[in-house]
Amino acid sequence: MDFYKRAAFVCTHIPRGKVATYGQIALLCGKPKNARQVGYALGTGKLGKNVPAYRVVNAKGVLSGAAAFDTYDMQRRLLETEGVEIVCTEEGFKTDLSKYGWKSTEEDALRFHMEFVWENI
DNA sequence: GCACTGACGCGGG
DNA sequence: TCCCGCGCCAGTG
Repeated sequence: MDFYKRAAFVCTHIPRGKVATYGQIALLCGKPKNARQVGYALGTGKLGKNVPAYRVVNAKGVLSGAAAFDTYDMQRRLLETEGVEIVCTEEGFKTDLSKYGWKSTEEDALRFHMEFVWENI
């Protein structure tokens, strides 16, 4: 499925110091309903190793905490290194999407689509 | 081919 | 505003 290729492509283009949501990635891939597949792909590592999966959180801004990383706090440290503030809650580590959320637009989606097609000529 | 599962999201109560 | 329930769809057994 090229959906996964697109997901990988989008993830690698998440701006430094920002985080994106699963639904957002799915939307940028042209499949708004496939948020779960994004999480699945990231978890199983089907997107490749160089994909910054730690920049992807759920709609609430909470780090899923799934075992896609060597250690649990590794994801937190990586984000803090990029300047993303992490809050400790009962649900787990949380980010402020209003501050660090990646604001993508339809224009961005179109640009990503074009770049993706260009890469796969 | 069927049924269950999951790093999710949204709408109704 | 918070919580619960349903919808979604590719992978896997």
